[in-house]
Amino acid sequence: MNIYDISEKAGVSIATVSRVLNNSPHVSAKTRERVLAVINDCEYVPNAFARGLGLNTMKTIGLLCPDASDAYLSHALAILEKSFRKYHYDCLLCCTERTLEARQQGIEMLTSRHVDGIVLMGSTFVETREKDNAYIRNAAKQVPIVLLNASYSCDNVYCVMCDEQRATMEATQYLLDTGRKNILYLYHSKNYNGQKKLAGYRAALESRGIAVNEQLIRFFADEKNDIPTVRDKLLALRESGLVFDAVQTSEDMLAIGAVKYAKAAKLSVPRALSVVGYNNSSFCLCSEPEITSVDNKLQAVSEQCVATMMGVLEGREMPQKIVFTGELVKRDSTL
Amino acid sequence: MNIYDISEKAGVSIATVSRVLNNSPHVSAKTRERVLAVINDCEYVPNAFARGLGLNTMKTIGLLCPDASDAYLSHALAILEKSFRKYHYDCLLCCTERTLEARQQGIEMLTSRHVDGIVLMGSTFVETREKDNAYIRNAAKQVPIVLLNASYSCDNVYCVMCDEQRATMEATQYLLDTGRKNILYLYHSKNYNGQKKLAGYRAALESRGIAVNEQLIRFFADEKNDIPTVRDKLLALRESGLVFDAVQTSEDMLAIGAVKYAKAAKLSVPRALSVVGYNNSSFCLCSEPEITSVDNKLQAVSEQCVATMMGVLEGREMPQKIVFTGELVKRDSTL
DNA sequence: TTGTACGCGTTATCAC
DNA sequence: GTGATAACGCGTACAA
Repeated sequence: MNIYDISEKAGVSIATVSRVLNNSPHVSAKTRERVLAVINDCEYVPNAFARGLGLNTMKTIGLLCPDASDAYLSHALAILEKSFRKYHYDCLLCCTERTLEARQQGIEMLTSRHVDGIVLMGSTFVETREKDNAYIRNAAKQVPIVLLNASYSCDNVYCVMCDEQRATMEATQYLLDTGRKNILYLYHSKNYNGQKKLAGYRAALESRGIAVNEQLIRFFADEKNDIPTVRDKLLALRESGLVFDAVQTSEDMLAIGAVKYAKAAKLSVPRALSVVGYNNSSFCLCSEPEITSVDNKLQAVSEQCVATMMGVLEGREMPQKIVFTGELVKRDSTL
Repeated sequence: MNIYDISEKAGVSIATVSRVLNNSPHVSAKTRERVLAVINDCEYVPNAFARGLGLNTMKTIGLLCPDASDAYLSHALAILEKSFRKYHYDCLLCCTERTLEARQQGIEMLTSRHVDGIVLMGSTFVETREKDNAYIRNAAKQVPIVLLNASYSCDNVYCVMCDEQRATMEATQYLLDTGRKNILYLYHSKNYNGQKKLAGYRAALESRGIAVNEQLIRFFADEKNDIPTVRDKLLALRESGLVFDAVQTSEDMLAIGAVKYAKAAKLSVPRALSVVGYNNSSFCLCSEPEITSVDNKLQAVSEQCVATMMGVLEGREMPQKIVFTGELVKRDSTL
């Protein structure tokens, strides 16, 4: 069943059917009614591929997501998809591996399918070495790119983010201001945001006139989802003589590990050990005690990503960088 | 840059270019090389819409997901996407609201875009009233449909699931066999799987010759993500005089609420109260104590969904129902 | 082995 | 207000 069949049944040309389909005003009410009747009768739906071929768009947004099962990213995913749908755009999902090559492939897949725009979810896409970001610049020549919670300056690339440095700094300051002297900082990523957060930690110490003890900064790479390992590593650090009365992390799951460590070491939280996480995820509420964490305004950031993308697609002038401010949500793991 | 440009530059016809593009054996090595050189040189990528129009497929699978931010579903989403990609199929994501109308719309969107198949994620899509499932039957007339962890008998509909009744039954039996007398059963959904799980609970009691106390079966509808409410409702139940020494739930988050209740009521877990969840999610590991939960084999189920879909698309005969067996993962919230 | 010509189902641009 | 017709870019019988 195609547009010719409909035109025949309705006794009009395909041009008229097309006009009715696209709400053109240049159709008499009578004709429109007749055509619509046939369309409904035949349950006719225009072929999306043919339409795409002609218009060179299928109203699709490509979502590049490092890991759809991650709590933070899956939350963003849900918000993005829902928001794009409001604008009648559908989402093509592509979960890339962490390697540069895989991302490149993901982007190529999306552009080869002629998506109207691409959202890069999270900061893992922005590499420290500028040459490794060539793939973003190349893709931006074809379609607008929006970075969710990452920063990269380039034509046709738009960034919507949370000021993670400031948010982390305020969290560290809070720990200091509640009397903590030795704050162990655990981070899981050395990418852009990872560095920003760490910079926030350092800035907080500096702001209070405290020298940074590099021994208190620890990189826990692959343990993000391995609570027992985090716990054991912390126990080992303690065994080795490292003294700390607070653990601040770049990710909630690491904070969970810190709480488990406290239990294993028979340390009371928050009396003997303060714990602060990052992302303000549900995990914080599952823990006992509930964990203080940084809310990085995922909802607002995600929705703004969609608004920015739509603005760009509609040809409006859009800011290339929008920064939200995080907020420390205080719970029972801190004084 | 289209196939004509390439054919011209290579000094061949478009048919030959097309053959090279599609790895047809009927091309001389010399010609192929020359054409490939031009293709690489021009960074030519065939137009996906035109290809779709001609072949009537863009190798796309529609994923209907009630909530991409849900821990269980987002995990399934990640596995599905990754597995489909292995077969060179891309995924169009559609997160439907819970209403029947929204689902209908979601399916219509996917079919109108001519996806090659649709995966319905979770059991919320199968309604108790047969007439409400007409939308599934109608969709199945157009494309194969695979149900992830749900059951529905219909032509062109394939189900891959976990035997949730049996898994729940075994969990309940375990509680009984460790000496629990009054098991409070908390469930959050009355859909197909919700009923199956409840049936498992009842079957377990029966198997041990114990009468079901209906007072111990409670429907906690919208509290799935509201831990404090679950806690408070349990406190109220206790206040009202209801006696129970175990809480079994249809969802891990409800179990988290039960643990929080125990703390508020100063009940030791598992000594005074056993707690069992369902889904074996990360939340179980975040809790203190860690929660015993039912592993419903999400990985295996998801991967089989993809295998089944691929089999159907390749024209192979596929079983319409595949059932995995769940497993109780014992942790510190039970004796 | 290679080339020609048509079909796929739209939308858009003209005429009338 | 309506209709004929040309793109859009590819795959593929069929012919050579």
